[in-house]
Amino acid sequence: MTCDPMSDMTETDENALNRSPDEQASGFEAVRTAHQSEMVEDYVELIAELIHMNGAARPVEIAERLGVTQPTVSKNLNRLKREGLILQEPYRSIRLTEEGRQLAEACRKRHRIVVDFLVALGVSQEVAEYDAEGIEHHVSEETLSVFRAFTRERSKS
Amino acid sequence: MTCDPMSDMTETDENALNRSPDEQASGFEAVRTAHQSEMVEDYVELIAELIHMNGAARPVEIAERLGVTQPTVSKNLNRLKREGLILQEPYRSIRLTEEGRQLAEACRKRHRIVVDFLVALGVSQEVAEYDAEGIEHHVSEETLSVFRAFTRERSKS
DNA sequence: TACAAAAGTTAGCTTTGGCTAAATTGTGTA
DNA sequence: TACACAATTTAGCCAAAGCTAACTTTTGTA
Ligand SMILES: [Mn+2]
Ligand SMILES: [Mn+2]
Ligand SMILES: [Mn+2]
Ligand SMILES: [Mn+2]
Repeated sequence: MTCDPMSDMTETDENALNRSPDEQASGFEAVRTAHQSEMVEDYVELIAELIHMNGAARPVEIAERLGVTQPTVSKNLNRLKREGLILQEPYRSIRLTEEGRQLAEACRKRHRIVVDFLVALGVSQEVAEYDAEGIEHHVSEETLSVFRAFTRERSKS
Repeated sequence: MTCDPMSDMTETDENALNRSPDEQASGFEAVRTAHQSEMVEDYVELIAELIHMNGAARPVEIAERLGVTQPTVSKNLNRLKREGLILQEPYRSIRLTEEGRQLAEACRKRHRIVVDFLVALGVSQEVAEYDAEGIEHHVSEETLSVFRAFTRERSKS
């Protein structure tokens, strides 16, 4: 045990260290899985927002609001098309399929739960929105329920 | 405005919709940036744990606990080597550099803050560990402070 | 109604992080 | 001390998601 790099151990660390390899791996696997749906989720959510705001979702605005280039958006929209989440004739603006609409709705709700929770907790509006964009993809149903309950309690005063 | 896909709008949604394109993009950009450091952070944190538990960190165990294959670990360890976070002679086990040790320490602390917070909030141990593995990479300093404060308050009773 | 500018697409490149198959090295034990 | 088996590495494949450059289509306006 030359040069132990861990100091300041707590109960939490002990618990983490006592987990089986499989149990630990399941957390990492979940993160890798989440990464595979993040792009799709953020796109449909944003497309729904743009349709709500402007009546239409155009690639140029998707690119601007995501901070990526138009060709990147064009390529990713093809994936959404393949997956049956959007409809688009070439050079025209984008519509959501019923499946896309439902996914967008679910993502928006989850996004809102996370933001409302962070704000209820004391995080500023801006940072809450900022952090939620990443956190939302890594929150299990159990945690989401706890978030909801906390926000409800906190706003009841 | 054919077929508005957003119902059930709240204050939160309004706030999100009123942001400028740049402000919205900054959140997505932060997520993309976080993705670039996740692998490195999880590896050094795990390596520190293994050294603490076993006196050594061997690729085969890193692979098992991450749920990936040995060649994947081997390749990623080369990146950690390039970045000056670990030392390893071929076919020998891994040591952390001083820089690697410090990064691991910082990651462990952040991981613990997130887990302790979720548990204090009412999430189960197992799910807290599971969700924290993803959440930890998307929590700003401000949010982390709020988490710490909440856990402190909650445990003082 | 032309035509320039804006929007969208295509082609082709890069990096990251997975994988399998196969080669190499280290080690415990007969 | 062999040598089989375990561990590690290398080579080469793939998909995702970013980019630039170049091309095509649409649109607003003179
Ligand atoms: Mn997001
Ligand atoms: Mn979102
Ligand atoms: Mn992690
Ligand atoms: Mn971690």
